[in-house]
Amino acid sequence: MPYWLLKSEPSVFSIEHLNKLPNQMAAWDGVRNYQARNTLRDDMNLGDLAFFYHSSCPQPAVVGVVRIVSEAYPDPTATNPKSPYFDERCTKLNNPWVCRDVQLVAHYHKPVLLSDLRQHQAQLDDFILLRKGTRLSVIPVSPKQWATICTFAEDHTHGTVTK
DNA sequence: GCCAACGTTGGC
DNA sequence: GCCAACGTTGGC
Repeated sequence: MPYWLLKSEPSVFSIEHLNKLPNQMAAWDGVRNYQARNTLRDDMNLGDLAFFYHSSCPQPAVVGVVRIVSEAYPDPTATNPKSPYFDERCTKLNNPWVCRDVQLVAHYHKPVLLSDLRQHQAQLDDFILLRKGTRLSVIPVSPKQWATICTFAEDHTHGTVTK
């Protein structure tokens, strides 16, 4: 079972936002990078788990876990002129961007900070998130990396992570 | 706010 | 197909 990491700027969409939505579900939309799009569309499977990561903020961190609860479908924000993610080159019949629905699974009481991850970099093999200059917003996580990061989050979790 | 790193664009 | 210019990401 593959695992993933999804980046979001908390000023735009945070795990607290997700927590307040009905069923704690939301569309993971606005992905506008082809490599991230391909991962989202082609590599993920329904039911996969992903870390929710806060980027571009005072304390970049893994803040929880979500489950992928839909197949990929055309990202409606790409064809919505009112959306900040509107892409004027797209039409509804020719929309290259996709999103998937996600559901909150665990909201860490204490986030696993990027600085914590760097301190344990040796245990995390070649974690893409920690590579210099990585800008990917949808990142694969190996089972070993997943398990390691989960141990950092233990004792700080509300909710249950089920596999 | 700075700046390194990267992805995308577009002229040739 | 090359590559310079530009825009964006994201940590600090």
